[in-house]
Amino acid sequence: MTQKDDFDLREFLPYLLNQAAEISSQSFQRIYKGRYGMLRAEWRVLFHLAIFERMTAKDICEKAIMHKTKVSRAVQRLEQRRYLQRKPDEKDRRHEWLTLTLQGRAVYEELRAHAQQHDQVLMQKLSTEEITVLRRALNALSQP
Amino acid sequence: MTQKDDFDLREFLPYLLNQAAEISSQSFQRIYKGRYGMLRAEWRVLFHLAIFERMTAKDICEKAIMHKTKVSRAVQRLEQRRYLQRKPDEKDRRHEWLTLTLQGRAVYEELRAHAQQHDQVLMQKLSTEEITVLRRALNALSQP
DNA sequence: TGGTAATAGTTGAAAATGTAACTAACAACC
DNA sequence: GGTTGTTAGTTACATTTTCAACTATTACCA
Repeated sequence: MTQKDDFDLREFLPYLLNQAAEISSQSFQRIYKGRYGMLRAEWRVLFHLAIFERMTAKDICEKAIMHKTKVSRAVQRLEQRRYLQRKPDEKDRRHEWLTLTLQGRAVYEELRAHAQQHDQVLMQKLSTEEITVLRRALNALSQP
Repeated sequence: MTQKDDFDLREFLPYLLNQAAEISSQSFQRIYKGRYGMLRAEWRVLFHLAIFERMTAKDICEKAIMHKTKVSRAVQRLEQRRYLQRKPDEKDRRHEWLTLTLQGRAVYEELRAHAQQHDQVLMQKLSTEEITVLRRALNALSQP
């Protein structure tokens, strides 16, 4: 198994990004999945609602760049667990406002603590300068 | 929809990485999926075989950090399309050596051209320095 | 006003993925 | 040499994801 072609996968950004994303979220996944039985889409919705307080599913789709069916099902499951509440907009009943319940917020606080701790561990693999540049670069690449 | 919490998702590396990975692979996905009907796991296996010429499924699992069932199914589909051939190891018939067919290599060459072109576009969003640091950082984060 | 188009969100079927159990071949140890 | 343990790879089943079609509500406009 010796390298033949001169094309190097480790220079191809989508590959590299995906690899890094997958590996660096594994240990966080063990928390939200193993401990809270949540899916990736679910913690994302939970975090968005915690941070922005009050959003429609559409808002979440746009902010988190998630497909509406994914958001819809994540919201359903979070509602079943009583982590969030829906309230239809009075003016336009196509919209539903979503907010976290106290219980949802409590779970968020716990997950956030884990997230921050997890981030600390990841950052130990990098220098301060690398972290700054990495964040800037990733934000740039996240613009479609 | 105003921000309340002081925790910033855009600083949480797993989130950022995933966002960047997803967005920056979209246009490449349109090629391999839309034009060749391939899945992510499949182009990865194809590329590994093109680059390393001759591997077992196990080798691919390790190099690409993919689960064996994912590799197994990707190999099946690539074989059905006659992009690769299997040949059992004479000495140890548990191993199967995988190599690309001419057709498989031709598809690789086309996809590689797209990949490189796609990478160029992505890199235009970044400075030379950012690219260097980004690659280094992503490689560091990809070590489990 | 009525009819068509657009929007928010849901649902069902098909495709893909993950998990665990499985087969087949070899290794190691007594 | 036979029993037990490992390893490479596949398969079956449950869970997720995707895609397209659907409902319900509002907007637009003649």
